[in-house]
Amino acid sequence: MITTENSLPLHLVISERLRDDIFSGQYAAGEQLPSEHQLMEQFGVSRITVRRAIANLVQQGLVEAQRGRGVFVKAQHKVTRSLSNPLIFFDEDMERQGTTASIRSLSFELVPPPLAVSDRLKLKTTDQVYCQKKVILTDGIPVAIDITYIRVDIGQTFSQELQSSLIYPTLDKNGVSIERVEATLECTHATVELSEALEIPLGAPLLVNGYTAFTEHNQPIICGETLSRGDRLTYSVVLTKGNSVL
Amino acid sequence: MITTENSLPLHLVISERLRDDIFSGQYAAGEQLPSEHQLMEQFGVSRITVRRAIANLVQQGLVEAQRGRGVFVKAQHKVTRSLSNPLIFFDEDMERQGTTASIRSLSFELVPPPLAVSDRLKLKTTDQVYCQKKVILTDGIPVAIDITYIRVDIGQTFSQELQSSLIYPTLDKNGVSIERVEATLECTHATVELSEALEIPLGAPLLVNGYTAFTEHNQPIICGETLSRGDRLTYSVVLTKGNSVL
DNA sequence: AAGTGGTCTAGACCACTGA
DNA sequence: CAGTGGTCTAGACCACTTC
Repeated sequence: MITTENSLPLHLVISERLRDDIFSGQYAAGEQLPSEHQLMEQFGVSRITVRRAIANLVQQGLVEAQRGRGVFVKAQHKVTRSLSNPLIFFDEDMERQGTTASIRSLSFELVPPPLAVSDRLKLKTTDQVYCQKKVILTDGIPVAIDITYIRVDIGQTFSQELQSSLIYPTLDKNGVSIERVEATLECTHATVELSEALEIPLGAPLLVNGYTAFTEHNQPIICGETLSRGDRLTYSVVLTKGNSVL
Repeated sequence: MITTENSLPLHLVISERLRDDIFSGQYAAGEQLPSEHQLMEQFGVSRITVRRAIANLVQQGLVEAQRGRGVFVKAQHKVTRSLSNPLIFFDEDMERQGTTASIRSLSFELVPPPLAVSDRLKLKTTDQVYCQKKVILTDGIPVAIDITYIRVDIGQTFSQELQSSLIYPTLDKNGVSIERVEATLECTHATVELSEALEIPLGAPLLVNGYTAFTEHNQPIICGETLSRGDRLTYSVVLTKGNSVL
């Protein structure tokens, strides 16, 4: 029978103890935790409390529950994506890390731009833009969802190619030079929709990379954002003294 | 009495409905949601189910529960921090956004370097490093925790100044030039410890900015990481064609 | 069929807030 | 004091996996 320590709630005492066990290697990655019933006996608490403790671990991304099978310790391996060099092929970027990457295009259509987009691409309210939605997978697992808006003149010319491959490399190959990219990086929680698409729990951390790309004449031509699974992706950047802008 | 739709669990149906109400402006930021008791009646479900629905909203960062008071819709306003220009004073960066920033130093001590640190700073195993831990606050609210490791030779010279202010500006003022910074950006979940320190729920998204700074001779002198509240901070970067390195 | 986790119920007690 | 959310219990039924 376990008792509450330092006025910490029981479920937290239990989840912290299990957490320590995971980090100490007691339960290795991929291994199964004791079942709810076993934990109830081991700690002398009700099922709800055990479940709450496990929920705490799930929320911290440490374990994963599988119905009918059990609770398993998650393996943690991330893939790194370079922000400094958006022109590199995503495939190549991944291959170097021993991973295979692929893209599944969800949609590619002409739409009236949302306010934030017409702002960023300096469009008139009557203009339309191409909107491409795609899923990015590594080793068959979805890691990110990307929504890109492309100016009509560009999208028209290359629409065929844009649908099957990444945008930066496609433009580069066709002689459209991106001179500058303004990017933001932030964090959000997975909504119900995103948690289903990316196969992660509700509210799980997502990395959001927003971007606007400009050509030589400071003309914005594409913008959009990539929502990546926080447990699978790391961005890297190299900053040199020369380019301390703004 | 509500019934489960499309085989979606009840708690999700309820939290999604409340979510829609929040986005439609039915419940504005800062406003109070109906109490658990009211929601039980309104949807004709048990308290546990209502609580689960609210937990879903908390997990998505949409609402905040306050014991003895009620559940309130969270206001969403983020502060932007420039990555491209780490030399700018954090204070100035914030002031421009109408926010006041401050730092609370937690510790500043000489320690044997963790493996990752001696690697990054190219230290011998016998070397020691200064380790500075600090909390960064905006408007009195903690938004980030930073742990920085500084080579002994640098730390010794400026130890007084380093304790009270940010590192990049201090070094810059004293003629130590940072030529290059290698940074990574990723996401994690708040642990129990961090969730208490940053006043956020367990498992909430955190932005992790890891960095290693180099002087002119490609000599790494400081490294560390900043863990920021995902709901409060956005990083921005401007990438120009010249500096596509690696 | 046995064992697993997922959902949901009714009810109890506690700690905190605010009038 | 009444009303709020936080913790915990015992127990029921379901859906899924594995044998």
